[in-house]
Amino acid sequence: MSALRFEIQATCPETGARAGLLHTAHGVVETPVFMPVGTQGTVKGLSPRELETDLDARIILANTYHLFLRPGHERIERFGGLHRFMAWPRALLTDSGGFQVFSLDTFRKVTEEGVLFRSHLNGDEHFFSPESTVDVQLALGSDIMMTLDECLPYPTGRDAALESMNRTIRWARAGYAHYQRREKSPHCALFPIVQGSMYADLRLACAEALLELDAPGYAIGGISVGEPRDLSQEVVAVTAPALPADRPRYVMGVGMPEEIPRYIACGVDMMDCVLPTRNARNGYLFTSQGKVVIKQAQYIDDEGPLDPACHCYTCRTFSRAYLRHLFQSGEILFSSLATLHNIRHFLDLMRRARQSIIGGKFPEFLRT
RNA sequence: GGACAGGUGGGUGAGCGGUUAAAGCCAACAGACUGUAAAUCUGUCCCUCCUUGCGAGGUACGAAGGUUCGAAUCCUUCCCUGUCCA
Repeated sequence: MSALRFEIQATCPETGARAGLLHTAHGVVETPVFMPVGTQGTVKGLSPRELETDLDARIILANTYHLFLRPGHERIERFGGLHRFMAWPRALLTDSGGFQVFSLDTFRKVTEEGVLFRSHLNGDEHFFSPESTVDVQLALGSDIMMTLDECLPYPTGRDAALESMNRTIRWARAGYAHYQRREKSPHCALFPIVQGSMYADLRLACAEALLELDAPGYAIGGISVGEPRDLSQEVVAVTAPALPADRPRYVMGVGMPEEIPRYIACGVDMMDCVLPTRNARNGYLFTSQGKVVIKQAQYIDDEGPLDPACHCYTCRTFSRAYLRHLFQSGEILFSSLATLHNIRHFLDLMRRARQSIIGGKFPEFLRT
């Protein structure tokens, strides 16, 4: 039994797209949804107030590995959980640390039992097992937890991918069993993660094996690891239909605004990505007219708004010239205003996608 | 008037006879960024030319002379700046 309930409101008759409601212990999430990334218990540059009031974000991410290291999951638990600690009343999804197997590959060793991490902060060793990552996420009070997985780099040979995929399946089973032992009446959900590198048959085999867990939702991981963008979409297009149609499907780590509708068309309901937040801080802004690299000299006297079609505070209030000035000056306000806008751009994109599905116009939306 | 210290590319600042068109940093310009080791990282950054190459010329380390095969680096004079003393 899961605290998570997924309700499908509309499906696109031509594509796999669907619109739904994800009922969590911390509110309703309208899908398809883009989830801003708040690795260390904060979406960099934004306050929870902005996320809630200005942006109406319903769910954000946090990270097990990073919060385990600092400030520590037990400390957060003593505070009453991560929601209270970071003053975020809405839904939280926590990644398991599986991505750090990929991104911090020089600091870890993978074994059958789990991952031995050497802290990137101080060198201390910490062992992450399928069970311990569930425990940490329970301590954080996550609404949607992820099983520990091994996120492979690209390219990975087929044999290595098969071996790793089987380990990820064993970890998912172990994590799931532990979760069911610990949570008799859960307030949260645990999603397994499909791996298999870029091999369609491995992806399908992995999905099939994970189905027996009867999880309330499934994720597709191991993409956006350096492969060509077309390949990421092919892998998702093959994998998503193999996951239960009545459960939310989550593609981890995507994507550019032009890619997102294509994932939705595959029947994907949830996505997260660091692009809007990280690129914002680096002066790369997403607009209705394409990218605006605000640091470019061409904007030095530009009196116009960042994106005339956007209604965010940044676009309503400031000129491109001023935003460029803030970036050039290294002012902290820039990060804040830029992130506010970029997240708004992504969330608006999702809202339009959702409305088009509900209104039966998703195919047209997909073409624009 | 005297004594020291010093004048280097947009800025700062190394270099103190050849491997120096001249380190590093900053600024400027451009690029990257996809479950965040990221307010990070990479490249360009005197001028001209082309067959775009660890290419060819031309300028360049306050100024002018000089020593030397060779000078940002040594010598002379001058100009300028700073500190101190009268």
